[in-house]
Amino acid sequence: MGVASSKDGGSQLVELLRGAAEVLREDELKDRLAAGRPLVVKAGFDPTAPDLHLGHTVLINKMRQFQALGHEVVFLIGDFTGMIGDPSGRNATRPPLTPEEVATNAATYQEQIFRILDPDRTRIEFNSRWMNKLDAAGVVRLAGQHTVARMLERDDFRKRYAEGRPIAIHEFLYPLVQGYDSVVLRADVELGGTDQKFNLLVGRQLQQSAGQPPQVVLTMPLLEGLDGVNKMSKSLGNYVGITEPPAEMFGKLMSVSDELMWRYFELLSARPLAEITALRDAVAAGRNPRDVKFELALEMVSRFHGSAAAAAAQDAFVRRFRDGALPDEIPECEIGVSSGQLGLAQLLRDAGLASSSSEAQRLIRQGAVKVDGTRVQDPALQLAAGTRATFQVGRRRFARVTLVEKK
RNA sequence: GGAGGGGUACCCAAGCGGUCAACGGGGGCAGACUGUAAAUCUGCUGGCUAUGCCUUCGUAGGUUCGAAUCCUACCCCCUCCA
Repeated sequence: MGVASSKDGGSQLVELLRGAAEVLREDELKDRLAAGRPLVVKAGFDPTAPDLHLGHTVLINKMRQFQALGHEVVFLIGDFTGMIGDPSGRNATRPPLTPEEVATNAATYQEQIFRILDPDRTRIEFNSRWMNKLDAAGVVRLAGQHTVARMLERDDFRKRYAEGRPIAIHEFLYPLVQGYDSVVLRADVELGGTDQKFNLLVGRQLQQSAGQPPQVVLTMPLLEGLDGVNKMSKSLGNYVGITEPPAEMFGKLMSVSDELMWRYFELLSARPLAEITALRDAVAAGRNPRDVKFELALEMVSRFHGSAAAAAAQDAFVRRFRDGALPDEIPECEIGVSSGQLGLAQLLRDAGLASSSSEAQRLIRQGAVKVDGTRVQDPALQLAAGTRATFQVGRRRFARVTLVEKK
């Protein structure tokens, strides 16, 4: 394939640096690009989290960018390192995965990353392939390439050490193994999140010891989650999964704050920076930020579901939230009534619109409940068996319920 | 092994015999407004067969008319010393 076309090293560089948190070292990257050969670009992924969200795609987008420029992208699944668990930032050790779990996760990974990456130009590797061949002597040799002092330069290790909290010896091996991966792959560039910086730098050092030119380290910032404060993560629930249905994805993206929207544009959008600047200027000049957010949501949903699905999602969003229309699909259910009638609060609970009848009562009092479009604020309201109506709680929860007499 | 500190609702964190279903903050939900599920403001934030009843403050007992608050035992966490 060869390096793509008309792009010389210089203009590639501008594209590749976009959104990057740090490049070490920029001049080395420039030199390698100038050499004109396809570079080996490596990024490692933990096999424990196969459910990718937009936060992960920041890195994958960058991989695709390299790919588009004709470089060889290695998607490295750290199935061996997974046994150790990356100590970066964490203090809890992860449970080791079984080979079956790793295989399942890897398959899911592939299915998901190829929504972004070109499968024909992506090399998938597992570091167990070479790590399992490394014997004890090899490990000792590897460990000999690094010093405790340098390990302790790493922020989280240093802190833990200073505070007297335990650091298991095998945690020191994690960066070493990751670095060794770079040696085996003869990586030209390694991509990672900013939290990976130390690990990536170890790769440089090990490569040098092995007589290779050290890889260029390019870190990408961690994407903030929907709350705009914490990093995007599944456990915090502030994420947008890339396999989520279009409507869900669209709605979640529309819920980010006006400010955060720009961050998402920068790190997630494929639009050229100049275009994003133009959008920003337009908003400053009075354009409705909502409409610009639409653009963002459209682009993301299109990427994972196609433009038709994206347009449909936008359409549904507009109807439902701007025009206040009922959603297209309202879940139906029947609820059995034994004494001829049922309290509204109990009904809302049984229909799944409220987590408890007490909660339902509060919602009723707050004016959040509508029955067939009419607001109801009487918490003691009783509904007779045979009633069939559409119930709405807040703006987003709906159910069409039929009350059935049950004997 | 020794000394001390602590375990309170989704999270953080007050309370230290009654006025405690438990201050405050975060988060969440709702309402108003709007330009969107943005921002801002306001309210709510144990459960139920519901104008009352039931359960909750690490666990199990005890004292008391009455305990998250006092006593006893146990479990767990943290800090300092060895």
